[in-house]
Amino acid sequence: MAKSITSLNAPNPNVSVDCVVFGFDNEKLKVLLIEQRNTGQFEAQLALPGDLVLERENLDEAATRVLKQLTHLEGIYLKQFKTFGDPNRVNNVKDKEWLRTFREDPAARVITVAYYSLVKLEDYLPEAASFAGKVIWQPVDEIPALAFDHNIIVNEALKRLREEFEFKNIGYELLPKKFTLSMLQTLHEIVLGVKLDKRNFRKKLKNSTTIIALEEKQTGVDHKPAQLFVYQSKTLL
Amino acid sequence: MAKSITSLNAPNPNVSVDCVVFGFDNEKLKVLLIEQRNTGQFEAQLALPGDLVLERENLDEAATRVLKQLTHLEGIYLKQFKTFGDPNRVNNVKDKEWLRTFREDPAARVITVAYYSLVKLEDYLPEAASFAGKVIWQPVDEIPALAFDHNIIVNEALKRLREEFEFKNIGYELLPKKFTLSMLQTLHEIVLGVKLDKRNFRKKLKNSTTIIALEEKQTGVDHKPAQLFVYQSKTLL
DNA sequence: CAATCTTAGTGTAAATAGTACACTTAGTGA
DNA sequence: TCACTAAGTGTACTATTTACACTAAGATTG
Repeated sequence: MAKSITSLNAPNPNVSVDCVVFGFDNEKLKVLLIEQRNTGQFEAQLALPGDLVLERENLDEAATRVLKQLTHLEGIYLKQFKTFGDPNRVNNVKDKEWLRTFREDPAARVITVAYYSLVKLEDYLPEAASFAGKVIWQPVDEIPALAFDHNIIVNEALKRLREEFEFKNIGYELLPKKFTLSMLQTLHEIVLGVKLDKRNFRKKLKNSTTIIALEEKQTGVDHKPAQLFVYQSKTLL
Repeated sequence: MAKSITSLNAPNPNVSVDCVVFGFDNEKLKVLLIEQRNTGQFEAQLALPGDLVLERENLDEAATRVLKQLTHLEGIYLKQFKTFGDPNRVNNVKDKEWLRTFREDPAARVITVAYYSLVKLEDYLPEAASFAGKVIWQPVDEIPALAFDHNIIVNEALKRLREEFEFKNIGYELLPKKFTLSMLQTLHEIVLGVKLDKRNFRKKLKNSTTIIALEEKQTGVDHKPAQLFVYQSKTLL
């Protein structure tokens, strides 16, 4: 049963945070998953990066900490989107021993506050070496059965991501600092699941002050190189 | 400190739900508040209806139960919108004794999952008699200092309500079953804080299949009576 | 070095949606 | 019957969205 909280820094046994980290490699939208430590008896299961909330941190701080600890990612777009609290959401974990590595009672109920974040996959890949075998970028259309209710959480995050994409300009977070208009268009097409017209897409961007053209052009492609752009946050203007 | 959970139905000491219930009386947008039981030493404080989540219920069930127990409201639009987890959010309660009426440790940390809901104030008023002195409908522009971080929660709910109003047709939930187009327009004007053009507002509604005109007209007004409409949910079509 | 391949980049016409704006009508009450 | 109040209605103008096809720049190959 739940243990007494004797120290202010003891983990709160009832609340966790989970992060759905989206990345884009110009072809597919991917989600960062971690492999749970396999204690031997059961096949390994994948899960979202997450951890219990500590007694003295708020939810945003917990999510930021988890992301840093498990993936070394810092300073990225991170947004709380929904809290999941079904009493049975723990049941889907095959290896209860694994749960015991961070919770006293593996059957205890845990409510999780879910966040989603967006990273530039390109920027992240060089660093990924240090997590070899632990961190996996999985295309969103090929997600296997995950631990807990994490499949549900990923689906909800996707739904929310699409909503945000339709109304706000958060796409830039998934692209490298310097990007082409085709990359931006492909990203929108993949996230929203639609085909867009090149000229209309560009026309709409002309009325936006959030992207600025560089003098620079794309290199290393075997066709006409495209102009590069950077994102200029509105809050800086 | 937190007590052990010895029964499956024991309250979970770490998670609560709070409901921001919006109502509209054709003049002002209001929020339902309850008066905390005054234990004498401190002035009474108002708070949102809320309670700890029980061990065997999920979050939506908890919110539904709380709303029913504290306000007798059932079967209404109820939507989770944000979870609040600042470690200090309990500090703003003046009367710690009052906290003890439902929590063992009044200083313990509680994370709350906030919901908002919309009710037809008209329908609700007759029932309100049974809660005299406990339930208060407060205009959103005259909210006093509330317990916990409930002022922050109300503000976030308002923000979210406005967002939903701009994109979805949820306004009908705040109106009586039979409403006039002027009532619907006034509601939009008050929630969004803007003045709308009568003809343009009606023109847009013509392209919507969600409201249908009745044969019936308004009664009891000292001017030309308006036609009445009802909302026809899209999911029923 | 000419031909070919690939993606970049560009404009216009038609349809749709949004905005601004003022008078007549139906009922109540004095 | 006159005055008051809110209901109800149309048109011209502007802005936004949609559909659609060719030329340009660089890389590769024979």
